[in-house]
Amino acid sequence: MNKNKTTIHDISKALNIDSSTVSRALNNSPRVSKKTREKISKKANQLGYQRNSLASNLRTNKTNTIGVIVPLISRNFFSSVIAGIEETAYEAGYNIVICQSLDSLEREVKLMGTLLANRVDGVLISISMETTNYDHLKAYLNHGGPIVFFDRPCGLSNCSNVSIDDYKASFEATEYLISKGRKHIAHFSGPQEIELYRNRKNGYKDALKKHRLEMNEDYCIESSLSEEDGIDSAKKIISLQHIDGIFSANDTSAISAIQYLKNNGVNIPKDIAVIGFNNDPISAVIDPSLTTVNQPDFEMGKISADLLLEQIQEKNTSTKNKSILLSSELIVRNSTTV
Amino acid sequence: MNKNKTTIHDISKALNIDSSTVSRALNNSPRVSKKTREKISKKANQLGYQRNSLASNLRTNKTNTIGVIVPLISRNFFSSVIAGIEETAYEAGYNIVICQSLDSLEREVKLMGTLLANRVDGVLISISMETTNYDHLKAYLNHGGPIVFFDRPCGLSNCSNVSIDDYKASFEATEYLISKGRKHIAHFSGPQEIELYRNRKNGYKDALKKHRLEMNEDYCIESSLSEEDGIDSAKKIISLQHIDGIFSANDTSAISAIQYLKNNGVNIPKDIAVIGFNNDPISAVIDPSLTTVNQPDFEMGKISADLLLEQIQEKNTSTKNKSILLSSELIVRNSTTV
DNA sequence: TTTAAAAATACAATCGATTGTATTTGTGTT
DNA sequence: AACACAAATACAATCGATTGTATTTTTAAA
Repeated sequence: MNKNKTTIHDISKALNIDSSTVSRALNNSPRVSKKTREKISKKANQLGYQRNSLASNLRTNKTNTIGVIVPLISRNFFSSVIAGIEETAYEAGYNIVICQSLDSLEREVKLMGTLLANRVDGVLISISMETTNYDHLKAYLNHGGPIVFFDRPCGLSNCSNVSIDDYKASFEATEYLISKGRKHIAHFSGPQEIELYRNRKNGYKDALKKHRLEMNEDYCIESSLSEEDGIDSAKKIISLQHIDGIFSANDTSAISAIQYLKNNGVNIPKDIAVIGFNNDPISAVIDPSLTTVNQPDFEMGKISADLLLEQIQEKNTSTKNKSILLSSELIVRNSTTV
Repeated sequence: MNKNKTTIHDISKALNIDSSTVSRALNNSPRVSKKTREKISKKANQLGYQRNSLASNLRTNKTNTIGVIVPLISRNFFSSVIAGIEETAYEAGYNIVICQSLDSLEREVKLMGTLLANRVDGVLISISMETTNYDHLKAYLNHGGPIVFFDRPCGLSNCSNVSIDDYKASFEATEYLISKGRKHIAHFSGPQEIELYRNRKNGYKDALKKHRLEMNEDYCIESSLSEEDGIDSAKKIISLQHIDGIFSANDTSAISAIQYLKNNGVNIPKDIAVIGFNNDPISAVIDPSLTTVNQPDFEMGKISADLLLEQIQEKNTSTKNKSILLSSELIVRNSTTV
């Protein structure tokens, strides 16, 4: 990176104009006359000048960049959120740096470190499944950078959260299964260290309770909800014998479970009705199509980014501790309709 | 970003040790004794010191960051490539900045500008569908930064390309349709300004030629291969009456076309056999499952990143003009099997 | 024309780290 | 104890831009 290394000083020398004036001209400061401004920008083009943001950011203590950390970029939900973030950031003239933690705390810590080292103006994060210690997040906050958590809320003080009402969505999904006459409903739950999965589990439990249905701890199968976990969970379902409904905390697991159950002679939805969570694109095309909870992913991205930018620009200090709950909806498809 | 702004100078003052020594200590230089090195790192921790990469990168003229531009992050193929890039970069201690062009040249130009301004050490890019002018890429090259094109090759000199042999893959896919007895094969092609889509079209055409099959220009339906384009193309197919095979240059279009055709009473594969391109996850689960060309996406990412890092580290200047063709494979599924 | 005010430009310090060179300190040898 | 030499540390310039202040030039009013 050094062949054509034109700086403002080169322009300054070439025109015999002080570099401070050159800098101001290139930033359209009213302090420099139109005539010299034009002369400077012409010469800048001629010399192939390209601003060095490193220098500029160092001086101004501002990078116009926000960091985004998600567990996995390729998961449809996250890439949609990112698209929303991007749109908002782009409009506001901010760049985004996208990172994936692969749901590993170690990675997440490292990533927060480089985001901090690179002095991004703020961070949007959906924490990893392993994240129970928040030191790396606190370190960033200590440097004065704002953090907005999305999807997976986090109780850290002086931070905002944007998510859906997981408790309510789960409660309603479970109630829907009950309304369809299901009496022995299992739940595929995620790591209980994560608030989100606790909420989903609680919604499920409370719905059962409300309708005075059997709530057996065996019915809650905890895993990290991967494709393989879904198969393992399906095996357990079969061994439990009389399960007639499943509410899974994500689609991935629900889908692989359905596949396994089908292959083992279980009729979906007749024998077991299934509801997933996320509305992954695949959920619409598998057979039977999967009833699932749709989250406003794109919107979640936009709103999170808005909130973060607000905090960065400090229009409003009261936004530091805001929690926004977006509404979700149950998409009814064939996995629950006999 | 300024509350806790410890710098090496703060450490320097606190310990009465020159900042140059502090810097060297923090970088584990052998020039500073073990004793003071430990003293310094202890104090650094105590003060919550976090290196400012902006300053460091400015001085060293190196960012340890590579830029990645893809048309759309959420497209499965690209997110898999990114995963591959990430793995390689991570191992080599490089950060990646992921950007999406949304297949817009304007955006791509802007993105290359900020990547250059931020002095990323190199760029990996799959150019947008609109990219026919390369000035923004040349500008980056002029600054001495290497570029590796992946997926969509680009004839720019002093650049490397990593892609599959699109011509061969398309030739073979088309031949497969022919081997299944199809005689009137249509092609959904992408923008012909893009080399990749030209190659796919040529493979298709040459396969027909080889087998002396009718090659009617009407059979080539050019679009940008979106979901809607697939539907439009399907309409044209129906109006063409006697088409019995489709080779689509991507899965997205193929899948929406299949859906439309099915809804309009066409039996897939009996009436029309269909082959897609990319092996999107959905292609395996739709009904009928889609025969498609699988690209080694993850591997493509790893190899591209390897090549770029090699050029960044200039182990080998001969890699500047390397073109790597990875092999693809036809995944036969039900959309071609009667 | 003189002069005050405004406009345009120049000067110089600064952001936080790195690094070549100079200086000091320490070690071992005779 | 004197010396050479190596090890450890200090000094000072530098990366490329920004910005408060000072100076010069221009404009306009008296």
